[in-house]
Amino acid sequence: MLLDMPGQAPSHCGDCQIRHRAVCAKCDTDELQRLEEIKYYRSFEAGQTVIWSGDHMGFVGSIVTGIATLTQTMEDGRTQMVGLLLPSDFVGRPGREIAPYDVVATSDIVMCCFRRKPFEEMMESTPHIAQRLLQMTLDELDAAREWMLVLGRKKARERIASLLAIIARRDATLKLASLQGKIEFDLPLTREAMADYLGLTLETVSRQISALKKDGVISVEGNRHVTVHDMDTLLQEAGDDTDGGILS
Amino acid sequence: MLLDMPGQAPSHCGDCQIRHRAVCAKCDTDELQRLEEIKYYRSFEAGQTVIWSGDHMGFVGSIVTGIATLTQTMEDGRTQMVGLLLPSDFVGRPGREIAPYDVVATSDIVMCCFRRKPFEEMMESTPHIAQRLLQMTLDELDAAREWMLVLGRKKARERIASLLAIIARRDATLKLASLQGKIEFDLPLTREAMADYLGLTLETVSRQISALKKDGVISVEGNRHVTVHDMDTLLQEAGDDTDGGILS
DNA sequence: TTAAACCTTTGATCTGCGTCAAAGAAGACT
DNA sequence: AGTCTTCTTTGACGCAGATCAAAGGTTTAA
Repeated sequence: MLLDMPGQAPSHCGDCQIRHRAVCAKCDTDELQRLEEIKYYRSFEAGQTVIWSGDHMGFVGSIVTGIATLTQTMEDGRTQMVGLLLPSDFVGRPGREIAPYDVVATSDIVMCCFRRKPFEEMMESTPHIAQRLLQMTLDELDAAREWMLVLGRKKARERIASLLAIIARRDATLKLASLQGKIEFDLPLTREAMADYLGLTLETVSRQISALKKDGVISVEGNRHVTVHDMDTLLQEAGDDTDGGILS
Repeated sequence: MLLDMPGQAPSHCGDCQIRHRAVCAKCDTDELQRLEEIKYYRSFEAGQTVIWSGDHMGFVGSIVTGIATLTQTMEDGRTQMVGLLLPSDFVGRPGREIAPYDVVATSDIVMCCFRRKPFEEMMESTPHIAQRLLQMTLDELDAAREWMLVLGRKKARERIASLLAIIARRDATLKLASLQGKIEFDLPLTREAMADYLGLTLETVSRQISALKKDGVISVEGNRHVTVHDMDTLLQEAGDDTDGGILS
């Protein structure tokens, strides 16, 4: 999950606008020009698989609009989501030919892509890009490890609360809204996708959401729209200490 | 988990020998000299906490000998291991002041450290280091996501088999031994530590190891020494497709 | 060698979540 | 508006793994 770098001019990368702060927040004009030259756009419909695990990956890029997921599937069909990709998140690995996970579009999405080879060549000659990617990757690593605690030790109710807290925080960050008091947002995932993220079944997800509703922690209208009445209460339900470590 | 880079001279970093391939596999002599100048050694006894979560981290470094773990603990004491640190693995984050996890020495360990500031300055001026760290971090990210599948979807028996497979493979890699047929190794972890890694209780770990013994998949002498009779069988028990994706 | 501390195994019981099943709701299309 | 499809909720029941408890091994130190 990426945050804006405060103090950086936001309109670096041509018509992508701030979307590429992930890649080029520190680039100078020259480097940006070169990024412009090798980039192109691709769209995918909701439900489409962008990249199959094991495929050759010809590009890297970032999400411009929409939501995608990173998932792993076992032979017998058990599925675990290992990442949630939001606008501005980076997809793909410099130096890796083969995709390790499925990337699936959860909504309609637009991606801005760079062919892998030229991107890697550019990385060689532009230290800032490797440094920026390192910071992004460290953030992702923290998120993955945070999630290992959720999957390994938290109870169903705590897992739901953790997920809601993450989504709420992301929305709150983008809106620069207060973290205290009410927060509303639309769930970007179906119950089944939530279950795949949380290591639960969709029935358990549904039951726990109902329970949080009944206990007045949240309210839900029309399946997707959630209101968190009090963020602190939610974080307590998530079993997190104070800020939940969900920061960053 | 780091592998040797084939074709690289192994004795780059002075008296650390190959231990710093992690950091300097691509460094030229000049850069290595500078690494030598800012490095120092620290030892810790088994059971000691090297770094407390939330502490200010004055250094980065790598494990020279011994085993350490990266763990997260909830207020009520529930613990999840989020990483296993073996010799040559990197500890710490350039650009991060605060340690996000506890680092605990599982055995007596020796670390080779660099003060964070000079190391970061060196990263600025030495693109190869950032690129090398990026590759390492991507490997760690893959390992963490692999583990998310284990924690989210695998059954107790599969989890044990997955852990044994990882340890066996690491030993096999270091010994350049065949991956077919018998493999023997010593478990670097107590049952409790295994449980913390696997998101189980120590009783369940013990029971499942007994079951794998009874079913002839492994044999164990003296609590720690394990013999895997057939690696393919173990990988099947782990629920992994063919090679288990444990590669890398 | 004996004791003490620790780690591991095994048993009995309990429970949270998965599984199976069926009945609502909410969109999407005609 | 009405039908279809997809998503969600709720219920009943069973089981894998947690919890509680105690005994058996292994290691360390005296």
